[in-house]
Amino acid sequence: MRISELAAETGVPVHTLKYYLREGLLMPGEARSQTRAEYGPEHLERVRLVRALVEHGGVGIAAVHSILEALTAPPPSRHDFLGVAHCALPSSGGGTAVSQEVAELVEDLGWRVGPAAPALRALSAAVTAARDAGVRLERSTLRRYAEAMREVAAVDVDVAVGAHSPAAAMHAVVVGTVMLDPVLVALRRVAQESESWERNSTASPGPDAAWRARADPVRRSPRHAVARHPNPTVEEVRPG
Amino acid sequence: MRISELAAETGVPVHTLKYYLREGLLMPGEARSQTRAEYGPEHLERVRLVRALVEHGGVGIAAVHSILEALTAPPPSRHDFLGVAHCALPSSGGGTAVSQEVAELVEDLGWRVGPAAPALRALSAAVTAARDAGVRLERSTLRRYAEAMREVAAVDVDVAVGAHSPAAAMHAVVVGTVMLDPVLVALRRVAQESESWERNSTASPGPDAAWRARADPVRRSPRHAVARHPNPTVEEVRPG
DNA sequence: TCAGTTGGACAGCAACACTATCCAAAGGAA
DNA sequence: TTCCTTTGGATAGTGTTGCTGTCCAACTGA
Repeated sequence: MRISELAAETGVPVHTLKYYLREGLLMPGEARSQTRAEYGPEHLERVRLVRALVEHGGVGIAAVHSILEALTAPPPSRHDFLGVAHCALPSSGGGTAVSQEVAELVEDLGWRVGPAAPALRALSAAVTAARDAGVRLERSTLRRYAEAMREVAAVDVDVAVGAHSPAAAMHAVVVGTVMLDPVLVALRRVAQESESWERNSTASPGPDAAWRARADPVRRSPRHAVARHPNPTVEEVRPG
Repeated sequence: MRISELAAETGVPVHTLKYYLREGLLMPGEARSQTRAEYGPEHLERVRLVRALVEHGGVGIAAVHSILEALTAPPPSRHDFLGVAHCALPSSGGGTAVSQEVAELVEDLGWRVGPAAPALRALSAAVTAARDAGVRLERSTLRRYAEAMREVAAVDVDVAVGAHSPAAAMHAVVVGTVMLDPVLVALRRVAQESESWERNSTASPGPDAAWRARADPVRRSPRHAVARHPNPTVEEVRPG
C-alpha cells in the first residue's frame, strides 16, 4: 500500500499523512526505493487512531505522541499499569497541588490511590475551577459523583482485565479512557433529560410551582418500572 | 469599581477585560462620564464565570456567549428546562444522526428523552469515534456506563431541583454541566486506580500471570470493607 | 498643570493543526 | 526514450482562536 492508497483508505489527505510522518505519529513505511515505501494494515490502524484522538478526543499532537509511546513501548507490570497509562494521558491539573478536600474524599471512600497520582491533582484543579465559576459543589454532592464514577471505573477495569494481552489492556485503558470520556459526558446529558422528565411527570403540573419539590420519594427503586413508553414521546423537538 | 480594580480583583488583564466587553461577554459598566464607568460585584462574578468557562471548561468564546444568553435571558418552564440548557451548551455531534444502537439503548433503559435531543446525537458521534479509534465497546458495556451516568444525572437533577429559583437552577444545570465534566473525568481516573489496586491486591502476586483473572467474585458487595488503609499507601510516587 | 487612567479602535501575536509549494528522484505508459 | 505522475523531503504559508500591544484623545486627581 502506497501513501496515496493509505490516504484514500483513511480519507486523510496525503499532506497530512506526511505531516504525521514528520511528527513521528506515523511510523515510516517499509522503504522499497529512495522514493517509494510500502504501508501495511498497522499504518491504517495507526492513522485511524491518531485521527480519532485528534479530531474527536480533542487531544493535541504532543499528547498523541505520549499516548502512542505508552501503547507501543512497554508491557508494564499489572501494578503500575494505570500509573503508566494515566501519565501518558493529557492531564489538566499540572501545577496544582492535591487539595485537602480531595484527599479526605478519597480517604472517606476508602479508595486506594497513590498520593502523587496525576488524577488527584486534576481533580483538585477541576473542583476549584468549578467553584470559581460559581458552582455550589458540596462535599456530599462530590461524594455521590465519586460513587457513581466508581461504577464507571469498575467497568473500565473489567474491560482491561478481560483483554487478551497486556498490550490490549494498555490499549483498552489508554484509548478507552480518552475516547470514552465524551461518551460518558453525552450519557450524562441524556440521563439528565430522562431524569428531569421523570421528576416533572410525577410532580404537580403547575408551571413553576414546586421548585422545592426535591422530596419525591419515588425514585431510587422502581426507576425502570415507571413510564416505560406508553406512547412514543415526540414532545420535544427543539431547534439545534 | 473601575476597570483597573476589576482587573486587579480578578487577575485578568485590563486588555482582556476590554476584549470581553468588545465581544459582549461582559456587560458594560455604568457610565459615569465619557471615559469612566463603574463596575459592580455582578461584573466580578461574570468575569470569574467567563474565565472559568474559557480556561478550565475549554469552552470557546462563541459557546460562552450562548451559555451566558441562556443564563441571563429566560426563566423557561420546568419541562424544557434541560432542553434550553443543553441547546446552549457546546455539543459535539452537530451533523451526526442518532444511531440505532443509541436509540435502542435509551429505549432498553426506559429513559424518556426527546428524539431530537442534542445529547443523543453527541452520544452517537462519540460512540462511533471511540470505535473508530479501536475501542471495543460492547452494548452491555455501554449499558453499564449508562447506568452509572444515570446516578450522576440524578445528583445533577437533585442539585437543580434544590435551587432556590429558576435562575439559580439554570445556573446550576448549565454551569454545573460544563464545569463538572472535568471533575467527573478526573474522578473516573482516580477511581480506576483504586479499583485496579484492589483487584491486583486480591489477585495472585505473580507478575503478569493472570491476565484472564476477570473472575474475582469478591467485588460487588464489600468494596468499602476491604483494605481500609491499614498503612499509609505511599507505594506509588510516579514521575509527572 | 500634568502624569496617569480610561474607553475605543485596530493591528499584531503565539499556538496549533494542518496545507501548499517546490524540488529532485523514481516509476510507469506511449 | 520521452513525458507525465507519484513519492519523499524540505520549507513556508494558512486559518482559527484567544488574547495582547499600540496609539489616541478625553478625562481625572494631585
